[in-house]
Amino acid sequence: MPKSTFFRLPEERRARLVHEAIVEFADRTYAEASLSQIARRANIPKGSVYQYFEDKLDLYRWLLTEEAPRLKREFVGKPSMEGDFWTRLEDFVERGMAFLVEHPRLARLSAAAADPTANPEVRGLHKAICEAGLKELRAVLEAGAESSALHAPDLDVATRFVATIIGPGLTDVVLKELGAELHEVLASDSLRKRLGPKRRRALAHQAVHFIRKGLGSEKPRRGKET
Amino acid sequence: MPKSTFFRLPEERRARLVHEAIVEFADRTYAEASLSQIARRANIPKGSVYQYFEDKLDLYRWLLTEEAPRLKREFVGKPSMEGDFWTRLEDFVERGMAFLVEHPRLARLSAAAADPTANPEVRGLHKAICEAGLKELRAVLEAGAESSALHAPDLDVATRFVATIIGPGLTDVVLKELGAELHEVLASDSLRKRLGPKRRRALAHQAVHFIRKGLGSEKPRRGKET
Amino acid sequence: MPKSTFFRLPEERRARLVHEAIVEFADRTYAEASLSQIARRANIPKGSVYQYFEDKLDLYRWLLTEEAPRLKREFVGKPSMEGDFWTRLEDFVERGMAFLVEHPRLARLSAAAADPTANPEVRGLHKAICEAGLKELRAVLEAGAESSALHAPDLDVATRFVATIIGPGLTDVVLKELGAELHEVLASDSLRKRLGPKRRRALAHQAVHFIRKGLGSEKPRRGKET
Amino acid sequence: MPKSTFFRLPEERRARLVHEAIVEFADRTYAEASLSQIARRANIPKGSVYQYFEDKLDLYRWLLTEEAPRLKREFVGKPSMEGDFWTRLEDFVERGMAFLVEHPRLARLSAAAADPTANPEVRGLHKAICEAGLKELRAVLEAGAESSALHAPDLDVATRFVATIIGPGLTDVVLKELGAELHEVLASDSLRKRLGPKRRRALAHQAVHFIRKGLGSEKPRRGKET
DNA sequence: TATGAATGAGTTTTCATTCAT
DNA sequence: AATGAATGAAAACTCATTCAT
Repeated sequence: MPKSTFFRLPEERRARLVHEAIVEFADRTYAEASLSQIARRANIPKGSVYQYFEDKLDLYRWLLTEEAPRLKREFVGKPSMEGDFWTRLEDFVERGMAFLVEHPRLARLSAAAADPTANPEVRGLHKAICEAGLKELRAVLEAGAESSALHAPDLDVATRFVATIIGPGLTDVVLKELGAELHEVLASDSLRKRLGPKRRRALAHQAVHFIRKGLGSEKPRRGKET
Repeated sequence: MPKSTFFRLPEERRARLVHEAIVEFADRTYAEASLSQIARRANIPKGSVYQYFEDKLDLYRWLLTEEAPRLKREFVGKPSMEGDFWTRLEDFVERGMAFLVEHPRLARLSAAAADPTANPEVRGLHKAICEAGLKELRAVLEAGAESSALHAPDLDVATRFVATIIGPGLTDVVLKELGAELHEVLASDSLRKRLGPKRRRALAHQAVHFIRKGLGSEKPRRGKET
Repeated sequence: MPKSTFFRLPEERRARLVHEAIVEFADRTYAEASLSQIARRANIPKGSVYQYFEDKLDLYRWLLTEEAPRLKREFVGKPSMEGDFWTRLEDFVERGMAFLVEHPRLARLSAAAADPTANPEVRGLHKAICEAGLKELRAVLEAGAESSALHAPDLDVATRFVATIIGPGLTDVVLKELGAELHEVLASDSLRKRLGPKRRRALAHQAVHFIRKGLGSEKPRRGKET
Repeated sequence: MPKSTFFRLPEERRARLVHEAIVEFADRTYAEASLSQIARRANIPKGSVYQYFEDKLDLYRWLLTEEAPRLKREFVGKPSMEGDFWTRLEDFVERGMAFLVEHPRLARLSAAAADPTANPEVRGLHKAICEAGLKELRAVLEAGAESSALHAPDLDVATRFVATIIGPGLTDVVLKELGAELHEVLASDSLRKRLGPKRRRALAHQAVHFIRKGLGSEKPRRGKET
């Protein structure tokens, strides 16, 4: 976690540092990212950065566990309480997509926990974040199961399936829609309006529909499926 | 692609190099992996490696596009032609899981195309591999759609959903089953019998069932769902 | 030398600083020791330390020339005036060993003047301390020579021999007795009772016996020596 | 230990590196010494130095355990076998002094094993060297004891006393004779003729006389000793 | 006077790649 | 073609000291 000095920093300076850190760690893997670069671009002496953070990992950890989640929460807001389980899930998914579209860098940072790495400390960090996310999602799905909207023999397995769908799965779909590669999108921090809310809603619907119904063709309903 | 010299190499020497390269690139991200390490461990002069491959990327590219797929094909074999679409998909998925369990390193290498990276060349490579994989999967699903076993309004979207399920999704599930982290599994090159064929089949079934049916509770089936 | 502010410091704060400084400079060489560490561990702002001392060297100098000698004097007490020259020397040596055993850190600090270093200022300081010590010892030996207990053609040379015997020589012997390395002993500030007074006396006797035979005036040979 | 590449180095380049390394490590403590400096002054890229040695410690270790002893042996030659135990010891001591006077830097390097340090690896190295030296000296004294030239109740203790006398003790004496500080002497690599062989012999005699009287077997006491 | 943040020079080390033999 | 040494750029990090409040 940052040292206290970090929080007492003049707003402008702190913002500069945070911004460049987000850019660096969103654009690059932890292993590829460089504290030196961050400092250089933020125009802050390397020595000073070490006044604010224990080390490279400390900064990264703070971004991943504090700053990125905070900014995401700010954007995404409270989950809707209206409608049935599936409606709420759809709303939830749609917000995630909006976040990705409007703040690609932050979204990428929020997803960095899935990055593979040989560094054991970073791996530990990533693992913790992933597990927290899965736990949260599991709770959501549990609610769905209790309201018997959702039926899964093994909720842990189901949670992982759903997580990949609304995580990397949807991201992929969105990028395809944008006709862009992730990195082109990252280059511009600003919003990307190329994927309007209407289309977003349609995609969210498709995802949730998939989760809800799968791909089995039910038209010619006959015979017995499990 | 490897230079011609590579193919003229004494078998034993070549195998040594390939083996160590696989180990290194499976254990670490491209950025983290080190040609020096590979050469050192394979006991082959670094300079020689540059006789066989253009550079680090060239070796990596060959592994990802040629060697790993070849070894995977060897293990996985031809897709079954028996049974209906879903049975065949299940069989396909189950083979993938077997591969993961028996050859974790190769499986990880085969999945490395999903790794994010700031390196544009590596990104290009990864992208190409992903797209090829998606195209292949899409063809499979198309067949399913034609046989009207499968119904998807947007096949591209569906393909991506299915891909993440049977890719990172199932990998995650398997690791959870093994109670292991990916890296512990990588450490041992050898087979991991901890996940027997029976359980594997059950999981494959669950995955395909999910794809086929989703999670919607059909118990109180009445009326039409959205 | 410390600035006046240092002496006006609240006792508790001053003690904390001094303690941590002693620990740091006893455990590590001047070059290895870190003012930052001292301040951090004493929980005193680095900036403040510079209010009390000119710089790192100033603190070190004060410890070596003032504080450590003071604490040593406190423990060692006045040299005995009883008995003949050799008895008194033995007593003196034995006290030194007791100091080493009971206060290893202070003893190490007191001996730091013998540390080599490339830093000219530190070297000057060390040299001055060494010379003062030699001068003092020389005076003691002179007394012995006058009482013709001791006989040395060149007293300067003799002084240096004696100094190394009762300095690094005895320290080495004691550590061997303790079966310990210096650094293990330093780790524990507290007394180390593993070398009881009886054994200590025996060792002191051995050392002085060695010196006595080497320098002892054998002219009035009578009585029995070991 | 150095990598094989080091030994295959062009003589001139290797000599340059070794020379600067000796200078650096003789002038400065391990902690104070800098590989960067050595490389810079030897005009060899830092990266290249790492082709020859594992790391800073590796170079240091080689100097202390291989190169310095080798050069010392070369200068000091075989110990004389003529005369009685004390004569031979005197000869041995005198050679040591000659080495100090003619090759101050190498002598200082050879003595660096006595340097204190907080670095555990360096401490281990130093300890090993010291112990080897003590063992060797002990063997010498044992021979003396067997020929009953020397009498010591505890040979380990005696060894340590003798070691400090002919080590730091004599060095100190010599430096005083030269009227110089160690570092002034180090500055000039070349011989220092200010302490002629005659005076050297006198000092060696004094040292051995001191030791002889301290440890000399007085059993067959007759006449006056030298 | 106390504080605590700023800073810049310096350190060790790693690596991909080139090049001469 | 094989080798293995050379190299330079870059990284993470530490520390004594200064300075503004």
